[in-house]
Amino acid sequence: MEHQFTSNINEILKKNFPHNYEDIFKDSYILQYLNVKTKSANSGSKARGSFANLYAIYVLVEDYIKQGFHVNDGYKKSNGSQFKHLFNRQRQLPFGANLQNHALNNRLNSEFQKYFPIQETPPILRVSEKYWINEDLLKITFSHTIFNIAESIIEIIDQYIKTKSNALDLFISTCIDLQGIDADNDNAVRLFVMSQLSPNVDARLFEIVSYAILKHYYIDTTIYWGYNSDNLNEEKLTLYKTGRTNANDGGIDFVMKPLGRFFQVTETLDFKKYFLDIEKLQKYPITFVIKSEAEVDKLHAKIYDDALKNYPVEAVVKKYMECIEELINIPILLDFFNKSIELGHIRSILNEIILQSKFEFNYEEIATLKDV
DNA sequence: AATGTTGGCGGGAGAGCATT
DNA sequence: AATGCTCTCCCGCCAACATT
Repeated sequence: MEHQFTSNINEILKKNFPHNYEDIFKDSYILQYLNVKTKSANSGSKARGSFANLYAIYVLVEDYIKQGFHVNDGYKKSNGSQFKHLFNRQRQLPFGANLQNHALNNRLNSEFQKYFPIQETPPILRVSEKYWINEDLLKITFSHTIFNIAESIIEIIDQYIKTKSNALDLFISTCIDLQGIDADNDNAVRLFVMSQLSPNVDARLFEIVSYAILKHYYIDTTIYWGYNSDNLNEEKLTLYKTGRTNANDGGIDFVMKPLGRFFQVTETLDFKKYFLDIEKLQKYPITFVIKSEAEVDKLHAKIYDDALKNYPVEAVVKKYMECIEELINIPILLDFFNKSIELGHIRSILNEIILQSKFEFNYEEIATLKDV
């Protein structure tokens, strides 16, 4: 099996075993397994990373190297590694904070067995609380020489972690680069922000960029309100982001003061989840920001048809549609963005994107873990 | 549209240990 | 002796995404 990350694996092997790297790969079940498990390197940022099983190998091999067994004999007679230590270590690794015990206890071994039924000894050996990596899998004998691939394994998984982090890192570092460029080069900023407004962009990034644009679009509108007509308050329309995208399941994404409008960013047109109990309640009107380039009329029609399917009663469908205060698609966002640029907001929009991204993705944390 | 894969949650069971 | 706590191990369920 060949995929995008395979070339990274080959390069690392070539560097460590310049003359035999092809044969070593062919003879090593672990390397072939790593190749299979790193397939998601070229998928989108939401794709599962398979970190659990990779990290089970990682923490065991890391401990193996730490004890010097990649250059010394005696591993099989050693004490191996302590469960607790391995478990905690995998949780320290990037993306590993919530990993369970599955991989160490059972899932890696059973999956390995599935891929390589001929290999009768599993990769992880254990005797109550003590764990060993199957050392035979780390030593590849070729033309009377033993090659230990322990360090290569660590390098490959490290490289994989970097690749998986890159999508976000790249986004944030591009933002910061743009922050530093000359004021007369606003066009680069404009192009970058526009490139984030497309249907295949990560949903969280789309939400952040949408927020930055809408916030700066509305800020120039002033509202006059009061309890009697002689005494009016003057207030600018302000958009608030109500929390982290990820921690906001089912919640409302943005709220506008003082009008109290609710905004919900969504990729799909399946709004059922927002209107489930529409028959019982008069729902609060919501403005939908939709990650789609389809025309607003078409989006409306689609929602109407879906509503008809779910609620054959016309009065209910009508109520359903009344809940939709406004639909904002990608072309509208682009239009708002261009108007904000004319009013000189482009730099504040970029700064807002950086601020929200750092918050959303725990950027400082990612940066420190990257070098582990 | 149906099926497969992966990660995360939670619970049960049993062992070992400490406390009452 | 009874009770409770923590750790280890295993299992099933489910949501989210990928693959077919």
